[in-house]
Amino acid sequence: MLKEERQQTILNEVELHNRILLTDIAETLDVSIDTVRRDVKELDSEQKLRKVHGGAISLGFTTSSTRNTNIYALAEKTRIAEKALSLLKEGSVFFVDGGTTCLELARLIPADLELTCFTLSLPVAMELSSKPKVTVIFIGGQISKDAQISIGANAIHNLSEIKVDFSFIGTGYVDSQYGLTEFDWDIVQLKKAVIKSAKKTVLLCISEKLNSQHRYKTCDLNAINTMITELEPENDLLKSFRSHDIRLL
Amino acid sequence: MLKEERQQTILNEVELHNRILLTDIAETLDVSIDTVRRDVKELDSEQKLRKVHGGAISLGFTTSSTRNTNIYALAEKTRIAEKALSLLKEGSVFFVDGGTTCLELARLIPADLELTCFTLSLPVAMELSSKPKVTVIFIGGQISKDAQISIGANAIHNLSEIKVDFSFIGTGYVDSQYGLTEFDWDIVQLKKAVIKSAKKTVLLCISEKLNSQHRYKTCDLNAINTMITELEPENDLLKSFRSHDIRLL
DNA sequence: TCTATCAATGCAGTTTTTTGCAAGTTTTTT
DNA sequence: AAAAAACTTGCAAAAAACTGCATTGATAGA
Repeated sequence: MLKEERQQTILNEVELHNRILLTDIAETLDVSIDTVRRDVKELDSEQKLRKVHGGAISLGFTTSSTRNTNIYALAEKTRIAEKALSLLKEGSVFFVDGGTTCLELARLIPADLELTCFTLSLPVAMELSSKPKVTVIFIGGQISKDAQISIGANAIHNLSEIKVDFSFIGTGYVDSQYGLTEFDWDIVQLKKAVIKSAKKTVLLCISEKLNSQHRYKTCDLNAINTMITELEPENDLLKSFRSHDIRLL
Repeated sequence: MLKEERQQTILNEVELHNRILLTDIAETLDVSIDTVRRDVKELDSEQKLRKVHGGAISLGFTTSSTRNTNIYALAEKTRIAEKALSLLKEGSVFFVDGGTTCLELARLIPADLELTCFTLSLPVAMELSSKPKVTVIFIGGQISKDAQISIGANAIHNLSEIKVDFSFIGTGYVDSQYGLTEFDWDIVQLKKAVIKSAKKTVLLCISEKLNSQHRYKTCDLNAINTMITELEPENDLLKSFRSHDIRLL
């Protein structure tokens, strides 16, 4: 049997069953395990599959990046995400909200940091599932079509059963007087549950949203421990927030 | 024997068997191995076949180029998904498993059908969230990095609290005797829970997986109500499945 | 007819590739 | 913490590939 043929068979098996054992392949092809090991190593370096301890797994749809290029105010959001990253330490257990700013945070999480992350957001979960050292736990529930996040009573109930070190949340509107507000009643209920399930809450928010408000209230400003904007903490736009007991980043 | 003639014979053999050994050809043509080697080298440079260590393989045999970008055996999986669609009716409440075949089913769901769909799979949930009339409920849990699905005790517990009309599931391996088997213990636990939470179970499975088995057993074949392959139900490959109480599609 | 030319072929010696094995280490499981 | 499985590295035998060279045989031109 030709080497090429053998590798083709291995690829086929991986594609077919998503996952294979080296020992199984060695047996069915009737070659030594070393040969299979070498073949799989080679195919791995050619990016045709992924070698894991004891076998190999298909690349499958894991590589498809859902990168949406036209995010509004991406530069600002990236700046915010970078600042937020500095709060993460090895072993942190935290929650990440939906929204493009939080998604940006998820993207920027370094590959070598061991973390445990809870989320309600499908895109965030997808993004994080590509980071080998991050444990991702998805809070289930009915999926909201616009935001691609879990909503509803089920999601809120699931949130009530966890307690994380801190959570990164976004908001529709924020005002130093009226606190965090939203357009949507369901979302407010959800955010309340998120805040309740975290020891500390970090608000990620571009400066454009400052001093705006809407119909339904999520919480007062003192429910927030840290607020991160793309501005320097000394910036005048943040003046009205400095009177509260909030750490500005 | 002329050189032209010989090379034509070599090409023939390659096309016929997809691959050849240099030593075999040398023997059947009764020329030295060096001659064959030179011929094959020449044919390779003319792009008529691909020379590899020890022999040559047909150009059509190397599917590696399309493999990374496309889903393996997409045509077959699409065919299966189409058949599965015929089971869906307005108002159906059902479950969709992970895997590329089930993802294909999610893709093909028409926009005008009102449905309620439970799933564990992030890609399936993403796909379905773009269909306005489909209510999507995601079963939360820890996210498996390979498969991008919820796994673990939490997911299984969440599954135990629902009951759907039918569920579409995939499997790693299926055999008419041994039933459905998997590579992975965790996945087996999950699939058992899925089957338990559905009134009827529909297996989506490309024919290549028929008559294969692995270590851990998900269920017997009679736990499956309907089995869908890309083949016609009358096909001989399905003969051994006809003796069971299964509807073949 | 004879001979120089040249592609085609086979052979011998050397190099490269492939493969399996063994010893020692790391990782995973119990 | 012990045991089992998997991995790494180095090595050696075998197969295949490459190189240079000699032989063959066909062919064109003297």
